[in-house]
Amino acid sequence: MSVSRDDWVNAAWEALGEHGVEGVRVERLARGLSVTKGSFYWHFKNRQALIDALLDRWFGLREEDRPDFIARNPDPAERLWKVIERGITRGTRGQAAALRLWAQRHKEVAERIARSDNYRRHFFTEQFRAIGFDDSAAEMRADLYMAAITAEFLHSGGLKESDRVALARQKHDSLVRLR
Amino acid sequence: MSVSRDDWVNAAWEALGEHGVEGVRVERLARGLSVTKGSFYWHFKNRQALIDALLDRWFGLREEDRPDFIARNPDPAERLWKVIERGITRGTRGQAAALRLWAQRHKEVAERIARSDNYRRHFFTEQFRAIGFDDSAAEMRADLYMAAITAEFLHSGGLKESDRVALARQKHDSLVRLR
DNA sequence: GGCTAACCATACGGTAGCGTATTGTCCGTT
DNA sequence: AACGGACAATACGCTACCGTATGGTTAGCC
Repeated sequence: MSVSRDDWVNAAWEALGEHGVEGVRVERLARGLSVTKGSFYWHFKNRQALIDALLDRWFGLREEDRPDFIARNPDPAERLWKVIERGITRGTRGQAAALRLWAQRHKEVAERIARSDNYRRHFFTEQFRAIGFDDSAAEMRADLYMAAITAEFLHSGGLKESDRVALARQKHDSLVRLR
Repeated sequence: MSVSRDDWVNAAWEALGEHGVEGVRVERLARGLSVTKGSFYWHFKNRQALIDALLDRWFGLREEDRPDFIARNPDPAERLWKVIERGITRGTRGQAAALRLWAQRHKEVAERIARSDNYRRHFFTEQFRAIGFDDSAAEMRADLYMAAITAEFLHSGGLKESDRVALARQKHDSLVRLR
């Protein structure tokens, strides 16, 4: 059974979501993959290279960056909804928490998160403007929308995914409709 | 220089916010306290006992549980504000992220967080009702308020604390005033 | 001075982890 | 059949860490 570089990244991704960066350990992953670290050091220079791959994966996940996202979702309100819905159903809550913790002591991670958050906030603001809110109302709603999606990432209650989607939809409706 | 049990918990608290639970390590803390683990195993049975102390500390931190909180804050809107403001100025973002990550794989932690969150949501709902919203509007606003405070805990941008307080105040005002 | 409790240092055995160096096993190509 | 490249196992040295066992220091009390 041959293990690919991607298999290693996938395993590390799981470990990241369960234990955080410090829990991404070469030999532990090797045991999980039923292989020895001989394989790992064939595919990666060292542990840091694997960690870097995780960072890249995280920041390549944004729904609104996918090709044709705008074209496939002509309604600005539904664009907002698609983003938050994907955030819920993607199953990356552990990773999100791990990232935020990581950012506490790693400046590069913090900056990448900040850039990504700002971009997303800007995107949200534009959708609210397209819906018809004036600048300041759009900004405020985008802020609240950001909070909703960030909080959802971090939620740890025992709700089923479908319930979380329904609750998110309520918040979505509130923010889109409230005057 | 004698090191108290509390000194150990404080050091562990810092480590928790920087590296997560898995980063709370006896010998590392000992070095930070300029002491050896001989001291640690005098004050604690083992590492787990220290971890437990951290959990207890976290869940004893809620502003709205402090004695006379209601009496000291007669206005329900200001009660809401006090909670979120304390959340920001308390400087426990790293610990919050660590907790949420921890909860991903530790059911007891997840349940305690869920209980705490539900209680807080309930508290928020009551304040919005006291302000004058009907039941369903109060619930929805409480949900958004929860999201705002949770997201604030997890924010990692480089903003100054005073700026974050100002931004939070805007969200607060929106949620209290919007119809 | 002698006793005790509180507190800490030291030394030890054991595990887990990183990274390297070396060797082994396939499998496709020639 | 021989070879080379892709991939994995093994073995090694080193460090960090947990927990225990035991001994040392100091302060206060009698």
